[in-house]
Amino acid sequence: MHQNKNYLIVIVGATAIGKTALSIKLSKHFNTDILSCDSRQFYKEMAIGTAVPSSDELINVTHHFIQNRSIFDDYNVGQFERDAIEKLDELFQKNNIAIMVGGSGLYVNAVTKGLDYFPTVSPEIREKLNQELKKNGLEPLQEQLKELDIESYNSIELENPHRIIRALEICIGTEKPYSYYKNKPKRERNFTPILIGIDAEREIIYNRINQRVDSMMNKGLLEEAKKLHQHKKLNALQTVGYRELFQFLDDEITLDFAISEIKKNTRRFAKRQNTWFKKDKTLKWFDFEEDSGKIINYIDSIQ
RNA sequence: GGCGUUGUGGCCGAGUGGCUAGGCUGGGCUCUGCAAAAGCCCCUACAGCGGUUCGAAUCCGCUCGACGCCU
Repeated sequence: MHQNKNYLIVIVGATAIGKTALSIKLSKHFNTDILSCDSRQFYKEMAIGTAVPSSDELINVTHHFIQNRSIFDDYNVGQFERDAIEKLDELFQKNNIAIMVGGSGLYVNAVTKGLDYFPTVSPEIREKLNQELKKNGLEPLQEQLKELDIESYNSIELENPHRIIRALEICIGTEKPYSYYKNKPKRERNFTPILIGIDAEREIIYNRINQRVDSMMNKGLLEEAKKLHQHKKLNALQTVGYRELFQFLDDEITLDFAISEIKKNTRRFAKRQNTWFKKDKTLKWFDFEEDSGKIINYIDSIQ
């Protein structure tokens, strides 16, 4: 082991695959903290529906970025990148190894690879663009992007309003094209990521998801959703498990249907997660039932 | 046994002589500050066999299956 080198073990995989349990084993073995990299586990109001580690697990191992935010806060990948890097700098003072676990691909990349720097722009710009979208549809926005940033116009998926609006808000807010900021050299990381993916056959993942949704309901997900119902417009609550229950609470669908929709949408989410992680060729995959000893051996072997 | 109704892709479901309805499930994919979000692509079926026709999922006949009623 090189004494002067830091390593970040990153555990990724589809939801409900068993990342939490593995990360706790690893954290005990390497005697280090865990950073969560899950874009919904930040929110303290959403404990049941995001399958946050149990209180036992949280007592045993120090976790960061779990339930440290409120759904009323504005939070995003950029801020997470800064917070996570800051935390890692602190952790690497004492230990040359840290663990990050999570299923949010973009957030993982932000920490391991870094995002380009974009100036913050006023949220009103986005609001305005969203209103325009609602009123006149996507086409005028596409045209506007063509004017302001032809490079992005040619590379962004033009049917995707989120992407168009993000590019536009940067163009408008900074008076420079969105593409101007992209693909700049990024700040060097002072650690080496070790990426570990956990996978299982589709059917096994799906069964685990179905079971976990049932167990969330038993733990009181509906009550949690009821408390949050009045805030359903908040971004943090645009989340599988809550949305569907809000629809039930609004009398749009039955509870049974809501539950089956939660399962379905979680399955689709899991599929997308795997699509994302499969792209990373530096990632080493392990079966979800693999003995953690083997994974530890793998980690030791590349340090 | 007779009579009637019916048979559309994994499921639901429209169509009715000639431009691959649509939805759901499922699968593949995209991804730089809303990411558990947002978006894109794919799965071309008409029970079987024969006939009519330039052309049939659509009309006719038979066979098979389903359902219903009657005896």
